[in-house]
Amino acid sequence: MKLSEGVEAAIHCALVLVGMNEGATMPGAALAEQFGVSSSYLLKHLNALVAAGIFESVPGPTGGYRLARAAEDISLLDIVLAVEGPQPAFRCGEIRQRGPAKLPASAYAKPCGINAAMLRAERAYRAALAAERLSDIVAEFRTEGDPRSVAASCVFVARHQRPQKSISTKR
Amino acid sequence: MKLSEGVEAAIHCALVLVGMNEGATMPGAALAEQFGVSSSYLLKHLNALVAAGIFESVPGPTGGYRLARAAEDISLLDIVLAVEGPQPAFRCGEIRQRGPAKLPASAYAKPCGINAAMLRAERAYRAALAAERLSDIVAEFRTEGDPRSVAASCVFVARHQRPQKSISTKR
DNA sequence: GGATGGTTACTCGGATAGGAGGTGTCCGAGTTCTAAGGG
DNA sequence: CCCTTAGAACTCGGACACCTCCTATCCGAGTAACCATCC
Repeated sequence: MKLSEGVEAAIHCALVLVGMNEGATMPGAALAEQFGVSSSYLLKHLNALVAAGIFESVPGPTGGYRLARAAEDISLLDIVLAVEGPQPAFRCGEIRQRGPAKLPASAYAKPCGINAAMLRAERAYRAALAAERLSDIVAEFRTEGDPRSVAASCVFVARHQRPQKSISTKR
Repeated sequence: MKLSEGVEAAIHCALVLVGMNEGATMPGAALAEQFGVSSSYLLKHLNALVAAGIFESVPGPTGGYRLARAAEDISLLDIVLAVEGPQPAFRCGEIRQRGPAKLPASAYAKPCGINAAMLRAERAYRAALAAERLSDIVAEFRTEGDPRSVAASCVFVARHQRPQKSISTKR
């Protein structure tokens, strides 16, 4: 069980975007430099967030990325599912009916108990992720985070954000 | 986010072993054939369970595998951690301090808020997995599972289990 | 007939190739700003 | 002086290699049962 590293980068980027002004955008290259990753690689994950309806992308010299909706309405679950895909971590391969002792298909009508148990646990995981909202994490960072780190983040946002004059919802 | 397929096989094997008599063992080859997987491959995962103290292995012609402790004391979490490793799914790479805007190390003394949030969710996941005990899953299978499937499992166990310190019944 | 030593066959265990998915990088399509040229 | 238009620069987007980890497999070490032999 391992989450891809892109999840971490995606969450960090989302938190940066939360701190921007309304309608402003930030280029992916600025985010990539801030976190020391390749811009082309980061774009790959940011595109997944755009496809999921969490981010919006604006092309052109003044373009970039921004949140598609309020930070209160974005949870860590949304980001994780956008990057990792909606499939559950546990996929039942139905190995119970792969052996030589074949039974009629009707004997396997009920779902596998193992699969049910694993999905129960995974539902708890997703519920916990859904409870972690971006707005809460940002608020916690601003109040309990190191003041120097908070100040540095504000400086970075103010330096690289680009106020958008005409809002285009085209993607 | 994807769990390895070995987890599914390991859980199935564990449930089979629950149905055996006290002290009896079952060869890995029988389990592999039952689930249609390569025995050499299955052994790899079973060894992980042995190393974790969940299974016990007995060498020799009458050897095989058996549970190391009562089914009530084995949870799905134990099996998942044994196969997948104890590391959490989310590993914080500390990309917050990888950018060009370096701050003194003291600014990063407090743990990353993102990491804390992800680990909170993962603790919920593990707690849910720990609540799923083998004994409960077996009981649910026996009462709510398809009768034909339950009977087939009992036949399989009776056919392949080998009582310890006794003459093996010739088949 | 009983004990004993050697043989056999079966088991687990670790070391070894193959393949899928994630990681990292490149170049191209599209859009907006800029600036020069003409009316 | 103002409008038009061509150019250029910056942005995102998709397509292409590389690398790590999981999957799958082989052969060797060890052990208990079996059997022939000896007492």
